[in-house]
Amino acid sequence: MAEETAAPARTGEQEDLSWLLANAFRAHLGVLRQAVGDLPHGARGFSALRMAAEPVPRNQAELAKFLGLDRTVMVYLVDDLEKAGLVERVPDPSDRRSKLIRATPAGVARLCELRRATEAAEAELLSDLSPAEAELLHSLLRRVAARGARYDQAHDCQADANEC
Amino acid sequence: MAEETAAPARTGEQEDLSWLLANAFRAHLGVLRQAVGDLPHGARGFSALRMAAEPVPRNQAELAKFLGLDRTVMVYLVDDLEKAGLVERVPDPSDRRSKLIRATPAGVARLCELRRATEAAEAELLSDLSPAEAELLHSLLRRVAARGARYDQAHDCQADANEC
DNA sequence: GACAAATAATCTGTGGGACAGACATTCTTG
DNA sequence: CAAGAATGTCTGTCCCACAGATTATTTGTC
Repeated sequence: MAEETAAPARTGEQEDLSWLLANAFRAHLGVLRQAVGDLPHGARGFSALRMAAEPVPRNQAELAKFLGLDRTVMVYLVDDLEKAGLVERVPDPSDRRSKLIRATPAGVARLCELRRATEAAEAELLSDLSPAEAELLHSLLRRVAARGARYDQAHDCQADANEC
Repeated sequence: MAEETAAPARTGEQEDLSWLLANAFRAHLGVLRQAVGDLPHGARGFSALRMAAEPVPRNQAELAKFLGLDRTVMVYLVDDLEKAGLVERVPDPSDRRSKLIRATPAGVARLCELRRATEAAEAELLSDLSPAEAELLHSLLRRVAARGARYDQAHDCQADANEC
């Protein structure tokens, strides 16, 4: 396989922003997926579970918008999480159409474990950065994501994150 | 649709690294996809085309590894790019198994246009950042991606970027 | 209050892409 | 030279995302 380190043949500085974002994302997804283990929908299920454990519960539409998913996808996502006993659909008292997604006690407990595992994994991924640098990365990404969000709501381009 | 700006209801600071990476990536992918227009495989085709236009051509296996794709996916990716007349499969003189992927003159021309569009789109996405901050983001991401790459080659976890 | 339009959740069907596995060809290593 | 590995390709399968229609409920308008 030749040594990657010795003769990488200079990829010609192709490590531009698109490649870096994709690979940083992929790397994070990799460690995250390993950390969550057999959770119903992997990293995505983890995100949903976290939302469900927040003090103010949301309905599926809000969850879908936040996670960047199609509404129809939320159905079986919540289905499987519910089947696993981690979340439950609670009828919204103020709107009988919508169902609030709320974590069950078992879900909260599971989330607690998962947080430990994922935070450890994330810390390891960021171990080359100082805490200050990690915080800096955080804030820079936030500003990029914030600008990106504006595009989404303008012409709701549904980037499905499927293309590299 | 209610005003997003007025009452976002405080998402509870869920904007952690996983969400930020996913959304920054998605945002970038969104503008990129719009910029590349009808290129055969969208942003992915763009990345492949760029690799093909480098001075030293690579074979499909190397491209696949760099882009984080399965080998079998490269087949129809290059197929479609070749059908569009943008790249060509050149037999490797030093290894008759492998075929080097090289951009045709038409591919180079097309890439030149695409670069203008994508760089403009990317600049707009980063317009809230100063040039120095953009460079900083670049280098921080590089260090994260570099660490992530080490995991990949350790236990080649094939994060497919499909989960949010 | 009655009606139309909009919204939340769901179900169905369809298409496409990712992945495993097998195969032919060629290189490498013993 | 023989055995194993690597490259590119093909086949088949499976899962997932998306469009469209449906039901129930809310909101807006007159």
